[in-house]
Amino acid sequence: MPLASKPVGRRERNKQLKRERIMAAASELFAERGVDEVTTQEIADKADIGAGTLFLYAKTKGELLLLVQNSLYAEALVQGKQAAEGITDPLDAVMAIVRPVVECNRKQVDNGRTYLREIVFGDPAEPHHREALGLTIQTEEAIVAVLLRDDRTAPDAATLAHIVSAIMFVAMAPTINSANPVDDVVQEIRAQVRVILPV
Amino acid sequence: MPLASKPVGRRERNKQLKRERIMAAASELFAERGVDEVTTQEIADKADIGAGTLFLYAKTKGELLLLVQNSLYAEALVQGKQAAEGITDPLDAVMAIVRPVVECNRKQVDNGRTYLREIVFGDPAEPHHREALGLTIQTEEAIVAVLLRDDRTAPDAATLAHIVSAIMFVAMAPTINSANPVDDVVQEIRAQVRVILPV
DNA sequence: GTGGAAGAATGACCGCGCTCAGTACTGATC
DNA sequence: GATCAGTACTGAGCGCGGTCATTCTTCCAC
Repeated sequence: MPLASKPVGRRERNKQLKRERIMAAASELFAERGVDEVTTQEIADKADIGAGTLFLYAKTKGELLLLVQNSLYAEALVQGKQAAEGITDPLDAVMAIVRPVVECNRKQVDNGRTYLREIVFGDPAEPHHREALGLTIQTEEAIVAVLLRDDRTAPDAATLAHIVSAIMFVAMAPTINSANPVDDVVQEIRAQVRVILPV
Repeated sequence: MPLASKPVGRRERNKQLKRERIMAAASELFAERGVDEVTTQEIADKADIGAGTLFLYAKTKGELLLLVQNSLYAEALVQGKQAAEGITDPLDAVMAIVRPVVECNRKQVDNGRTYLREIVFGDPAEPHHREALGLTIQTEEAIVAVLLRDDRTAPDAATLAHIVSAIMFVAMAPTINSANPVDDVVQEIRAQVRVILPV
């Protein structure tokens, strides 16, 4: 047996395994049937744990969704940042960041919308929520980076980025827009962003 | 007995009375203790109707809140429109419309935030929801009216007004901002609106 | 090994919003 | 009045997310 550099006992290992099983179970069930059509009991069963145990790992069902969706969002963000690098026009560059986020959010509309709801109305003290907030901040920072290239937008870059966030939210979240395809949503956002960037 | 121009029977009258009792009961209880701390059972009891009857008059608890808050919102909107009339500076005029809405929304923070959540994520087919959407549209129209006075903002007035809506929502709704006093929220909105109005 | 403190897991249970099969009421028709 | 179709009302009950007293597990001290 190699030197045990860390005191990782059975206990810690089991917890980690459970965490993974929960994540996997929730991830699959949510993707298959949507967050509203899945009960926490089903998730617990699929993860092979008791109903109450689930809530030791995520305080609410919403937190569970945040856990799952955060990783998708993180990927989309990386993708968007890369895409924006090669684009000089500010509007196009901003939209290069926006598009993957919208796409990822619309992969399963109900989950995406519930995710947004959870971010805005959930408990910011919860760990997965904090992570989600971190991602939105990073998104705004990516937009700021783009805007800073341009002297005209530079002074208000942070404020503008925050406004873009708001525009995105109100384009994606409402029930009224839930049937809109990705391209329509992106177009709606673009039309608004265009207006707030100086000519 | 004066001529009975309308066939208003006991039935119709009773329904109307119940509607009023429900509205009054929900209104009081929500204002006193906040929507989350009131059960539908309590509202039904206070309105002196069966628990199930309540849902013949409002399909969900959320609809009940919309019913109550809509009338407050409507008042705030009228007030804001009037205030904006006497103000020439576009930014100040827009903010004159915004402020009463924020004030009314913050009268009871939890109710206000839940109201916003319901507007965005609720069922737009429900009658009280439609009314709420109508009010947000009217708010945007009031802002449009202000922007149309200025030739520089006129072409994009509708889009700009929609963006102001989004800014307002993201300033008022998030849990993170729920402790902010009215003035802070208004200031936060102003700072953003300032940036999107041409200089 | 043995004892026992600390922590993790459990599932019966609770309170909630909401439903629906059954009941009561209304008012038109004779 | 009596009959009856249509409508409104009711409250027991359901399914859900979430809790908590209890049980089980780990691991350290000796």
